[in-house]
Amino acid sequence: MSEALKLKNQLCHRLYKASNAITRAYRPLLSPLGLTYPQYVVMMSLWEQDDVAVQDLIAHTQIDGGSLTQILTKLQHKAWLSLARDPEDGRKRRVKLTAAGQALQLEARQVPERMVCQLQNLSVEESYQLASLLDRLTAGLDE
Amino acid sequence: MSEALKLKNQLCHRLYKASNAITRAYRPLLSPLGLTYPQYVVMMSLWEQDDVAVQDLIAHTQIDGGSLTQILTKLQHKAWLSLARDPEDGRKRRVKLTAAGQALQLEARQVPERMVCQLQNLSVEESYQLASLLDRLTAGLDE
DNA sequence: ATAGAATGCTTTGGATGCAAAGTATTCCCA
DNA sequence: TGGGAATACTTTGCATCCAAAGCATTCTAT
Repeated sequence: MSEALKLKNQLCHRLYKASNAITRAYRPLLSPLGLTYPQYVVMMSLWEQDDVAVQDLIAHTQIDGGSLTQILTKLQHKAWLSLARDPEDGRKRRVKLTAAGQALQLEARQVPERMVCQLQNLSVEESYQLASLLDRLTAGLDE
Repeated sequence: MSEALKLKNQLCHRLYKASNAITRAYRPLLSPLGLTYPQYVVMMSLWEQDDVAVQDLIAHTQIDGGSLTQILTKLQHKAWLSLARDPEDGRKRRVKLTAAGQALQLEARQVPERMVCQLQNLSVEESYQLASLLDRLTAGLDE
């Protein structure tokens, strides 16, 4: 097996491990808020833009529809958002934060700061590099 | 919210998406072999070194024990490996490839080549960079 | 020798990821 | 205008990931 093949293989595995490590690192920060990482991603998206259709959340978070439905159901049970049929188009459901859901943002504002502390192995410059490389990798795979 | 915080946030999300994209990209290549990506990782590890204890596989693949047990059970059901109590230490289980499990390596040899084709957005140099950045990221998180 | 600690796995339960099938609405065109 | 696409989700089933609890088996200190 050539060096290139070995390298790429290791790249996949590293990516796999790094992603799991990130999710794991978020857990202790989010658990006190009652959120998982994917749920946090959805809440962040809604804090940025509220009252959207499910498809907008799919586009913004890149979480697939099936998973999103279940995540939304859970967040609804926790009373952080409401789901309602869109009056203009019955196929759509509009997702809207409750007052509690909006208030949660204040509690969550320390989360990014704490994550940054754990990422200090990388400089800002390197973070940009990494983000750029990941974007190109993902773009190549999504074709 | 500062730029740095936004950046780091996006980094996490990018990593999450990239990792999912990789797993997704492997699926059509591995599915004909009857393997999932984590199962493929385990088999690769065994093709490199066979007849090892579960803990050796954990160390080499970085897959946690609970998940590994289930993956090994499935691979055993498919008759690609056998699990047996270690005669020297009854707590350990030794994992050994069957003839079919060894033969599977031949069928799998095209998988890395095909994956490389899909990763051509990155040069070899950039792949090294990415691997290095991911290593440091993961190392920082595992502390 | 022997109870208690340590080790090595396995099991369990909750939360995704993803593909594929299913349902409800709306669109569109003959 | 009626019915087959298309759209927007939801449901289902399988495979993890992960923390935490469980079980044997071996080690260790007294």
